[in-house]
Amino acid sequence: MPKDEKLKSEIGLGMLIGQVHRLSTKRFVQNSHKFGLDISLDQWLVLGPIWKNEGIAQKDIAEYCGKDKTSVTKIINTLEKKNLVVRVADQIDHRVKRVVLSNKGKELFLNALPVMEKTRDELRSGISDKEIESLITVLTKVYRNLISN
Amino acid sequence: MPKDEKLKSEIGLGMLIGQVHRLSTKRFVQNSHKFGLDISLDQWLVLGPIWKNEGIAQKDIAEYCGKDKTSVTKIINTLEKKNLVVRVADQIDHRVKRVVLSNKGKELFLNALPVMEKTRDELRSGISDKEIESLITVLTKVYRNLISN
DNA sequence: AATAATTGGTTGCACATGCAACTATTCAAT
DNA sequence: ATTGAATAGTTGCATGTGCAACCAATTATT
Repeated sequence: MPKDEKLKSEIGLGMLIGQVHRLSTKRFVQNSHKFGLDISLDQWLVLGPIWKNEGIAQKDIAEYCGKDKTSVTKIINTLEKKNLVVRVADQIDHRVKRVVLSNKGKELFLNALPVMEKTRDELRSGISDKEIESLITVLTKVYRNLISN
Repeated sequence: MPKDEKLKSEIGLGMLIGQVHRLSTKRFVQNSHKFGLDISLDQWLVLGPIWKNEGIAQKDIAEYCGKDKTSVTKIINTLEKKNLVVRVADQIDHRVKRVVLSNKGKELFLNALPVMEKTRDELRSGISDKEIESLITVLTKVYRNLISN
């Protein structure tokens, strides 16, 4: 295969994944503004496990949403600055910090559910469930290739 | 505890795409280090169109690799700092800056091809061409949904 | 009990992204 | 020819990410 074509296909794949990722996070933020909210996709992703598990430790949040612990530290910093969550030191193990939603945080999380819904629908518009299914299947295989060493 | 445990439960499509994107850019950088190189995936993506089209304008680079013009500006700043490219003002249209590879840039680009190759193979390991094809097809549909406001 | 290794979290540096506001240049319409 | 709109690129601010180095607390080793 000519070097030129190979090049093109590689750029195409890298671009496609990058584009879809960037554009969907962007779309989420835009939609949140349409709903009068101010939250990013990543902030939402971190809020999720805290909602599901009040007082979850930061390392478990990282584990849960597949982010680096440093990223989680910094996202929680901004969430705390926005008064959406509070850090509470664990009384037994003084290393761990447990994160709890404030009332404002709970409210925002609930209000953001329709944003997620809308964004999801926009992404999948005109695409059959079967196609989405296969997309997830293959992407999951790629994901497994990447996390296994 | 294994990372792919959570996958079974329910990992959103958006989250999956984000993970794959982050992990693959990370993998590319790691591989470039294994080859004794120091280049990021995004830098490589910007280098691509310059390689193919010497003296390409920045706006065309942005167009070509689907990045924001501000991102391109900043990536070219770092490429220039690394002495991989040079900006040349267009003599006719003084707004346009044309970007040219230095010899070092050309060399790096060629040396990075095997890095791309290796990363690609790792991503696709154990996945059939047909699956990759369908992945690209559906991902492209999602992409179209996102760019058509 | 003293020392070493591990773990949870933070910080600093470098890089990438979006948005809005800005400069400078070119083009269009009158 | 002058004015006004469009275009190419840059800058500043806020956000997110990875890596390495770091601190403090907890476990393991001896």
